[in-house]
Amino acid sequence: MDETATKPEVSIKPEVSIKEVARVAGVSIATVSRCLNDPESVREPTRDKVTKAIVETGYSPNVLAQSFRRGKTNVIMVVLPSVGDPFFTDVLKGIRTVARANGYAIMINETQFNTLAADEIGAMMVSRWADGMVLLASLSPYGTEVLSARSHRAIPIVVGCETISPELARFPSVHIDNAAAAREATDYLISMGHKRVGFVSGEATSLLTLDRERGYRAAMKAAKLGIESGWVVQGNMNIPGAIKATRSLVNHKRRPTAIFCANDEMAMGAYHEIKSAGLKVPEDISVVGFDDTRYAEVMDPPLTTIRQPAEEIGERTLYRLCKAIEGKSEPGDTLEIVPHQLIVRRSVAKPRR
Amino acid sequence: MDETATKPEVSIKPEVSIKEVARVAGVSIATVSRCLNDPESVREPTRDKVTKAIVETGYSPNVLAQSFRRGKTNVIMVVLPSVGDPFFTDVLKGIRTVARANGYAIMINETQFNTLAADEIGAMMVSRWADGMVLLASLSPYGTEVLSARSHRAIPIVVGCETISPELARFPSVHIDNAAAAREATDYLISMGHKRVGFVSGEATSLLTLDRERGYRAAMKAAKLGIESGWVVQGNMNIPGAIKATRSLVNHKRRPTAIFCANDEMAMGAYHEIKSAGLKVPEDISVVGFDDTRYAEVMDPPLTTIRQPAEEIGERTLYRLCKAIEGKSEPGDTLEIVPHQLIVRRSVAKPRR
DNA sequence: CTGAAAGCGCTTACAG
DNA sequence: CTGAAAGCGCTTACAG
Repeated sequence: MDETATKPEVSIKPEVSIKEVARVAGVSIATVSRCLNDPESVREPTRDKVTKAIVETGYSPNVLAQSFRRGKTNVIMVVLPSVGDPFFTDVLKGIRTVARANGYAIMINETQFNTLAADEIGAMMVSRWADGMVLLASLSPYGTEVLSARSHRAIPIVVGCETISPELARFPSVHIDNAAAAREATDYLISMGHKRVGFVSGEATSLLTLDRERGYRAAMKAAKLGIESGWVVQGNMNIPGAIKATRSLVNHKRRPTAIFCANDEMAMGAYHEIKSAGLKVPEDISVVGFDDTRYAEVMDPPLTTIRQPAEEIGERTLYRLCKAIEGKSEPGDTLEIVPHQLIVRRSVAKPRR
Repeated sequence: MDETATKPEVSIKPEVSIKEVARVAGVSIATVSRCLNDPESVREPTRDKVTKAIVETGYSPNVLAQSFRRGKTNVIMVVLPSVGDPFFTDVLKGIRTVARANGYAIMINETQFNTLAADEIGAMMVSRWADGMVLLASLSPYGTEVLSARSHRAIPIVVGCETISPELARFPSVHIDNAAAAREATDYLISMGHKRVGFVSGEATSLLTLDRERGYRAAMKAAKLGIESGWVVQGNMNIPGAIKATRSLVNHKRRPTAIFCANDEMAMGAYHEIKSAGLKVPEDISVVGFDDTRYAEVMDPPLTTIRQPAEEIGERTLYRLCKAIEGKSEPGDTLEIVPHQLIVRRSVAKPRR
């Protein structure tokens, strides 16, 4: 980096374009462009002149002009409910790996269950800001409409994690079988002797949550166990929401002996509220979570939960998106179900009698 | 939305540009452009024709062309160590609020303490992908070099949270006084009677961590307390790192009665390891964290920690960046220190004697 | 109030 | 192997 020695601070050139490089090198702008994009096609001596001129001028291409000209941004937009969710952190890791390998930058967009954000996302899809989109969140009806109606403008989209709504069914998607996983978790609770199982769920706007609830209900039904009114509590999908929901469960006249939470984050809230009520996990109330985030293992007691292969979901999602962007996606296999797994730790015990 | 009734699915127009709209409306492209950007300057009947044509054609502007032409992307890049960190989730919230209010979209980029990523970031700064950048992470030496050397190309940058390295001192920055906060936390521990205080720190690449360590050492020194070799443990700034670091503290021949963790996430790891060793928080070992993330309150016991005004940091950072982008930043006040606060919960007790 | 035209910085056939 | 030229889709003085 010996060009640093030339005190580059001094020259506050507002702009150095390909033209300037061409001038300095004594070649045409086409040649400069070729040196950058297809060096092999330029003779060595010419290339050397250009390289030198690039260094001398401190040129770097205007990415905006390139994207515009090429009609490609090499940016992939990822839409998710919340970047703070540790589960999505892992999904993002997988996404990032494949993105980087394929030369894409990642643009992250949170919906935060917010309609305004959904509108922006709709606008983005229609614009050419990104080459493709990974959809990890439920869309508002508006977003869904945009996706369906203006499909002729929209960039390729792959859906991840989230169960798909009928309108979006034609988009490829990668997720676990949420209903089956929830059923498995509930079955486990039942197999441990629980007959009163509560379900702490998130916003009903999320199909994924609905699927989990469906699995829970199916398990209860199959075991011929009734679900009392008030055992299924819908809260905000965060800690305060879970605390509130758990409180109503703890105070229920027929208190559940076990609580199945729609995700690990809510399980953290549930733990807190159970303990605050002077009860113990799992002795008084067993808890099962969903996601197996990095916190599950250090919770006290360690949380029994459903593991989603988060990183793999991210990788698969992005892999398929890349294919779609390259126009190489094979039609047909739109839906890809990845395996989940019940991770048994120490948050479930047999109920006291 | 009655245009939905016209079955837009049918027409798979690959591209509809401003030209097409102009043709349909029977006006020039300049007029179409004006209708979009400065409607007042167009006569009502003309505007109506254009509006109708836009609806009819399903036109939406090519954002890439606009950005290129205007030399402005309305995108702000946020660089942070990890989106998964709950502290940054809150900072991002503040950033997002101000960004939205000012018409900017947010592009998030994780460094993950990774040099490759830092290179990409350097490239981004030099490109015109974003109008400005918020830097919430320590830069690699390379990144720092890029920032310093090619400053004449670089977009406006504001640093947040992170203490600034000498090379970056000319950039505006917003953060708490990390050393003072760490000293306050340690002083609190000392005031509770602790004489053996350990420090679980993160990677030494982070100036911020170093500042916190400095505050801890200053407090110990002021209280005339020695720091045994092995009481300051440097781990990875995550849960496994904290577990490992805490283990060595728990097994230390002169075991600390209190542990100060460089952030709340590490405190979670510390809790886990302390409990795994059959010890209790705070009876056997007191713990103090840093950040006051949303988990601090639901930890068992609730964590005593330093609160950073995360959202405010995000807001202030972005506010100043917007000013800088608009060319309105007043020089001079580059450094902005925001207040921190010690939040006393129940993870600290007097040491057993 | 509206249009014709220049130009933003690139890339890429098309000639030579 | 290299250059002149067209053109990507916009915006914006400049005329009229």
